[in-house]
Amino acid sequence: MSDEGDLERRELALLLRRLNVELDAVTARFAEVHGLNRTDVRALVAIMDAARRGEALTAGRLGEAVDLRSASVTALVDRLEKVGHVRRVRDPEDRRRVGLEMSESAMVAGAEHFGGLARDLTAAMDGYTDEELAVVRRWLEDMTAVITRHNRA
Amino acid sequence: MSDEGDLERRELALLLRRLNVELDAVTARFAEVHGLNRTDVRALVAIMDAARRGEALTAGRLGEAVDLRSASVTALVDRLEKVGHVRRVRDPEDRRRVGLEMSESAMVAGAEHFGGLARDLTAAMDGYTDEELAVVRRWLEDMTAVITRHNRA
DNA sequence: GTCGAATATCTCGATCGTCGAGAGATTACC
DNA sequence: GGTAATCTCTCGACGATCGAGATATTCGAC
Repeated sequence: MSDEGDLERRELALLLRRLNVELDAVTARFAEVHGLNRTDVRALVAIMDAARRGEALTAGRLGEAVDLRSASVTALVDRLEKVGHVRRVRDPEDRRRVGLEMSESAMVAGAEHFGGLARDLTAAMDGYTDEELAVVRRWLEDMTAVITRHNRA
Repeated sequence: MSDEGDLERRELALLLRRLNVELDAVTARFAEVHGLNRTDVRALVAIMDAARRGEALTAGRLGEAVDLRSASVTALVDRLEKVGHVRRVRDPEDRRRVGLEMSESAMVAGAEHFGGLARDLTAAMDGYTDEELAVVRRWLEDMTAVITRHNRA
């Protein structure tokens, strides 16, 4: 491998890091606009993702998703419920469980912000051939695998 | 554009998001291993980046880098200094300013964790031709531009 | 069916990170 | 020299998170 090639590889790693910073800013911006903190946004995203999969997240599952203890989840859901973003729904099958349902307004706000970004991203990929996108996909999967392994080890 | 192509583009956006999550976990892991919180790690990274550029960050500049008010920066530097990761060095040119210098041990720990990841990432790019990496670079720059614009607007 | 263990959530008190307001020290400008 | 601007720090308050334990519900063994 050439020295130039190695330099290019390092630059790609730096580009990836810069992209990561900008992606974090997406969350931060949504939080600021809607008067939420970072955890609240992560929770809403987790609930929205689950809803898209057809599941209704319980308080406990949400805690696992955002890595919080039960006491913090209670406070978290209290905050989100107070501003009307989620509803607590006791599960009739198992009345210990509390299901979480996003309000219509929160769904709309989330779809507007994150869905809008997703639309812009896919649109920006129009200038790429299928072959090029296949290369990008392979690269993304490879990098993700390396990072995941790094986190586990 | 074909429907399959559009689906592929959406999947790439999801892959990017997944990669973002794993990259965040890198920071979280370093924090956990070294008994720091997220902000502390971001601060150390900012100081290390500045050092690599040959600058010594002041308390104020660090606050801008990690988006904290002066009161929080004081507390932040107190924490880092207490565990021996940074030193306060009064600037002899302008004695209002406080320069921040990373300790040798902190530099080593950071290089080990983040440098090790960077090494693995670049190594994983060995299986790519220069042309393929050029495509990846273009894609990363395009996506970053879209996200940055999204954050500004 | 009943009783104890397991599960799911909540309450309470404590801790820590962040902030606004303002003080203290130093430098820049006129 | 005196005043405004700059940089950092102190103080008191607030909010997010946690551990420990309380409460309610379900499951399993008998």
